[in-house]
Amino acid sequence: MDGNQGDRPGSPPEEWLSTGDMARLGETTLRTVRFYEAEGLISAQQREDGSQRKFPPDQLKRLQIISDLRDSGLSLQEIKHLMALKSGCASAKQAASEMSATLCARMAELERRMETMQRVRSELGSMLEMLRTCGQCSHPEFPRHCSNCELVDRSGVERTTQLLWKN
Amino acid sequence: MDGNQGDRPGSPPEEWLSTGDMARLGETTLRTVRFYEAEGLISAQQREDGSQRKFPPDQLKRLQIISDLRDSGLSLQEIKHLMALKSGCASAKQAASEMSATLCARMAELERRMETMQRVRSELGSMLEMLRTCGQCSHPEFPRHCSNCELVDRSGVERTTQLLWKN
DNA sequence: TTGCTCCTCACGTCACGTGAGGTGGC
DNA sequence: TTGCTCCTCACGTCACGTGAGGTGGC
Repeated sequence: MDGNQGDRPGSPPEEWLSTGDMARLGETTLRTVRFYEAEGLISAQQREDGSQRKFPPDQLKRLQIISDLRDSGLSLQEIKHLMALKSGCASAKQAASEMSATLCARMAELERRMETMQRVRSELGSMLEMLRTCGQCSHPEFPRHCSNCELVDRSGVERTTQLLWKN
Repeated sequence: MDGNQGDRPGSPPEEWLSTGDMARLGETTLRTVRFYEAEGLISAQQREDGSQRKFPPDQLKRLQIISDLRDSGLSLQEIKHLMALKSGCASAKQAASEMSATLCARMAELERRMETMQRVRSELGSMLEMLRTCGQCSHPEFPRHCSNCELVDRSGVERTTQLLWKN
């Protein structure tokens, strides 16, 4: 974290980030940092074979954005494509139109995924609620009785709970 | 879709679903249906080698829930574990406590992912907004001028836009 | 010398995708 | 015969995970 604090006082701070710095600050792994660099998604300083990677500080932000886009469901191919899109276009008009089209499609997928996740979250939420009642239960015929338990009424029970508990 | 409509009138409808039915209705692929069956996540009727799979209708719901949980970031291992958890417990108390603990952890991860996705969605949203202005642009020095374009002011531009457009 | 952090192969893993080649009923 | 849907291998892919074995400065 403070690997850069050992600089001689007064000297300009060495801003380069090591692979480990990138991994820690970017909340990812060493492997991923090296993999992204090999794939050209982030770039380090020129170096000889086997020597350590040194990343300019702006590459950390890059890494974080790429991580966020990955978490949002974009593949590395799509991310590469988006990052290269503008420079492959002849005019702002064309670039803006291609970029918009791609982003709209991704947005639509992203929203579908978010709706699914909201549904799952809500279902897991009410399942957790129900489990507080089940935690008090001492019915002797434990697993068998659950499927027709009247305390936790079947009518209000969602699909996920049905699958993971009430069968 | 209506593969079951050819039944002799009056006979009880054949409710079995084919692999193709499962894939279509579950909005997934033939490969995934077969893969999940092989993994024991869904189950088909007994059959001889090479004959067609026939799924009871309740397995479709199962397939859909598994898909949703996958989309929400759970691995097949975790899903299997959750589905088997209750039957491996001796009491409702124990089962409820173990299930709650697992679900809470998954919920926390799910919410972190959703927050990331919300941020990305909002950033892509304002980028799309900005691109409507860029679509009108006919500046001669197209890609080079973008980085210090005053119409689309740099101050209000988020990280993703910075990465994909303003550099 | 020990500990820490970095390095490069290189094989492993997870959740399927993708042909190739074959079957069965209208 | 053609078309459609199903089947089983079996190799491919994507995005890393996971050792094994080695280096360099405090």
